[in-house]
Amino acid sequence: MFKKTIRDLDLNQVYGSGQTFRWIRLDDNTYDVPAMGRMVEITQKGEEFTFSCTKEEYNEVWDSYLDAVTDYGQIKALADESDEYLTAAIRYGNGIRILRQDLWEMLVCFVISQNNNIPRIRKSVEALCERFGEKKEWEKGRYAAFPDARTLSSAGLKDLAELGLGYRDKYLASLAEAVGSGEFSLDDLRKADYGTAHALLMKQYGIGKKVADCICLFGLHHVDAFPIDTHIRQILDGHYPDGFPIERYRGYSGIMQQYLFYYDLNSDGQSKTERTGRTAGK
DNA sequence: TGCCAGGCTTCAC
DNA sequence: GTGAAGCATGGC
Repeated sequence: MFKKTIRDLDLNQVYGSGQTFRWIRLDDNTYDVPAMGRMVEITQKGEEFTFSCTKEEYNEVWDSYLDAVTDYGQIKALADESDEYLTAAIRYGNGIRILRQDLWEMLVCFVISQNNNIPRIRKSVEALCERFGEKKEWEKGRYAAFPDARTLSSAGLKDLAELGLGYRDKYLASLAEAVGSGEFSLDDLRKADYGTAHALLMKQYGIGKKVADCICLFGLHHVDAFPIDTHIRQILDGHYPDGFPIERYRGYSGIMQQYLFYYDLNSDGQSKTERTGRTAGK
């Protein structure tokens, strides 16, 4: 058991922000968090967090995973005060952080995420882990780790198709083959800058501009990546007709994007009714 | 029941 | 190069 004070972190908001799909919500304040080949229970009371692990494990794994060292208060303070929509979004999701998650896991999750909804993405990822992931033990019993590329590669399209991923199964099979064989090097991807990494990702079958940006943002922590999905598209159309001022936020625009995304996805009051009246569409 | 989802590839032009 | 069509499936 280890206690830690962390500012600008709200577990519920991170859980609901569409960047992680494997957290297990136990109640309003507690989650089981599987990541980096481990599992930990985290409980929140205000800015006080209790981790069901040792101080050593926290420092080794979870401090980095939660990006706890970054001062998000400082980043939020850089928002243009005259931008009412952005400042409202930041107030609404003020406990969002960009997790530093495993690259391979983010590749798989965001390939699955395309033209999909978050509850179903969670189910698909869970099914993938249960079917192919290594079974491990922790203090509460058994859990399934995230399956590696070679395992999914040797499973092949036929077995992946049984998971009900829809047409995305062939993208995942192709990706697993490329990574598992070494043809697509994750180490090269890690060493690349944002632009190079994005271009490398776009070469993969089933990875387009948006998914590549999500992988850059959530898997490589290139916080300059600004994924534009259906929600962000609607926000841009309704509130930023001349485009979001990405240049103003050069170097951390992806963090601003995440506040916008969470606000649109979860606030069903003001933000949605304030829109231009157009209904959701493609 | 029908619309929609953290979109992509393919094809017509 | 651009835009529409087609794609699998389940949440709501």
